[in-house]
Amino acid sequence: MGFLKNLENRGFIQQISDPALYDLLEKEHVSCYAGFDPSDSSLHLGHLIPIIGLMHFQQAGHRPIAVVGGATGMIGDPSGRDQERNLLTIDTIRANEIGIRSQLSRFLDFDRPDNPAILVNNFDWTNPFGYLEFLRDVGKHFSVNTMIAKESVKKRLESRDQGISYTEFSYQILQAYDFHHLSKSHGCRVQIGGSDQWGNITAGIDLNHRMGGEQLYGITFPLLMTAAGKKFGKSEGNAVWLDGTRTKPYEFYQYLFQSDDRDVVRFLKIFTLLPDEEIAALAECVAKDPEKREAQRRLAYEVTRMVHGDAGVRAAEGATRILFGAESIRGYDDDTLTAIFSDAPSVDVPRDSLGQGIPLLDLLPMTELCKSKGEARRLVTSGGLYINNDRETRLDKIVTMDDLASPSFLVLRSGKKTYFLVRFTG
RNA sequence: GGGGAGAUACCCAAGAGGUCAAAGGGGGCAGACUGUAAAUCUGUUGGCAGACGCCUUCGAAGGUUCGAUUCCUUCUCUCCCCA
Repeated sequence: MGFLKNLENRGFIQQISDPALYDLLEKEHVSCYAGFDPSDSSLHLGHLIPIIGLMHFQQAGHRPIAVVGGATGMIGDPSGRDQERNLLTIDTIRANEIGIRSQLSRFLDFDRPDNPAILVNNFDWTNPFGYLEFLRDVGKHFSVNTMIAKESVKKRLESRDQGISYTEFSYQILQAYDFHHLSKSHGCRVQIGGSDQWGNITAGIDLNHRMGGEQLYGITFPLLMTAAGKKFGKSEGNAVWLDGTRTKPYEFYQYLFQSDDRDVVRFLKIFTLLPDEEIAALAECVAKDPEKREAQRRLAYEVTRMVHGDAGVRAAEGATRILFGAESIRGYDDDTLTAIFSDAPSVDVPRDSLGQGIPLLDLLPMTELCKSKGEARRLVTSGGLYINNDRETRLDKIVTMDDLASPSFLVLRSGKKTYFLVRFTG
């Protein structure tokens, strides 16, 4: 099967600028770029789509170029935004670039002999431009008539109370110029991006054409929605970050593990590099034995390993076994518990108070589990409180030395998965 | 500047002198059923006690009343219409 056809079957393709690309990618090895905006210091799960897209290109012998948007990030892409952005400070952008560069560099192979990946920053070629020079050489090729017809701009022009600044309006010119520049300097012929990038990509294709360059191509990926109708990659409205300090490997693993049956196969095709046959086998598991969640487990494993490495998956799997196993947590050492519950909130309590014992109803309001004693009472009464994974329903329970899960920790849990650690110190 | 409507707990929204810690819905938190899924059902959702009860809360400050979320005055803010 052809390379692009295969990507299409795996669910990567929303739009292709020209069907001639199918053939081109069979006959030649080309360079392909994707841009990443440094509006934050970490990429998130959604960014994995273009990243894996680049990985597919590299595996097929093409050359991937990852572009950090140090210049475009200073302007702000209006695409998909219904209001003007607040400009980030230069310091923030520079700091973010560093974070994003290091994340990107983990996914691509920079040492592959024939087609090593390249990581560049558009600031390097955009910054030296003088304003007049830029207007004459680049701006001249843009028709405002066309620019205002782009979806991202049009929406904002129609909105009476939002509008769009000249700065953001100019954004598409900068990104278009990136494509032209990469075509000239690295022979890049293809740009990939999210579906909201369509306008920016085609602007680049047009610009290159006007400036006498060769035919360029663009591919966009679909916006991923879950079967439940949520944006993929958001957990309670928060992004699932690739940065392990912002989203712990365990949470990352769990997010994927909890994929809906209706979504998991689609996600396997996009987020893993597993061969089609293997995914087909996993799809059968979902159909026959959905309760085993083989596909979810595999998805979580593959993606977590890609992002957090072997140690990261092992930690996530280990924590999963303890957290979702029903057996009580007893006789552990402090270090093991700290590692497993590294992302659980905790509170320190002086050890001496344990001497005469602490009434459970007094202990709970000291944690984030309950705001008041009344709430604690309701939680315990309803059977939603667990001490070291054992349900505790006695309102008059006194917590003592004997209840500790490790020399200094007590593990509290509210409901199915909200853990809280109490550490006895001193 | 003139006229009108409104402000109630996390959100929406009822209440029009005591029976109001305040209906209903959403959301949240638990429980049951499950597969760490979806759906469904149940309980709960100001604080302290948990038996009666006590305390704080209905935009803010005053007032009338035995008693006010409900009536009066002033203030603050929001929305709508007209200039």
